[in-house]
Amino acid sequence: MVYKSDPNAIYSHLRKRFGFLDWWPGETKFEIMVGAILTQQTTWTNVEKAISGLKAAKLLSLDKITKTERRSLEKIIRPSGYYRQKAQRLLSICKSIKREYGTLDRLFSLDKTELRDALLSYKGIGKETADSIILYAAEKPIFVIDAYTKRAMHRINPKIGEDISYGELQDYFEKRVKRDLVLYQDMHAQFVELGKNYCRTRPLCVGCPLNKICQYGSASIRRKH
DNA sequence: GTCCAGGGCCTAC
DNA sequence: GTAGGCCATGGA
Repeated sequence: MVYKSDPNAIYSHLRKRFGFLDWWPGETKFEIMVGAILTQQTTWTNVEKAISGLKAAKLLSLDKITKTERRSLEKIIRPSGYYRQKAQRLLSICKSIKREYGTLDRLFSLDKTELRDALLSYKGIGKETADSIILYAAEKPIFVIDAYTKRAMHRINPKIGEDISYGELQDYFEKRVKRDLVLYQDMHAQFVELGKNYCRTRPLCVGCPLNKICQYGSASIRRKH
């Protein structure tokens, strides 16, 4: 059995179903960065509530947020979960950026590798969050891996273990997909859209756009998973 | 009531 | 370098 796990083929199936996803709504780079941190292990609808709160309080800028008390920040971002951790980390990240770079644009003007190292040095930003910020806020092409992408790739090609490391799967994509900002942005978005609707632990693969290429999706098997 | 979400950090081995 | 515990709200 040859598994059709070429990312470009997968993307073509997803794109056909979901259309181009104008993803990661955010009016500013700062808002996108904050969203990337708040959405860790959290649904986007909950993040939206927190972002709305920040907007209402006019705190959605590096300068404003660094002048905010931790307790009042906690209160505003509460709906996004882990709110004590996130408030503390968000504050410390913003203060560090301001101290070390002055503005977000200065930070984002670093080249991709330096920017990634800088982001990873902050407590509260791991690989996925760093790469999301680079891809959607700084707008530099880097492939974002998340739990949905791992799970989907494993199901499409069992040779790709569920325990594959972040870097390994990222290399897998970057070696095979043309290095293009909008393509990278949309491809990650498509995997998330897939993950939210199909390919979860329980819901079904009936109707999944990847049925033709997924090991669980062939017509003879077509079952819940 | 139970499960889980667009992770990451810390600690122990 | 990795498995397990922890962080927490809100929707299905």
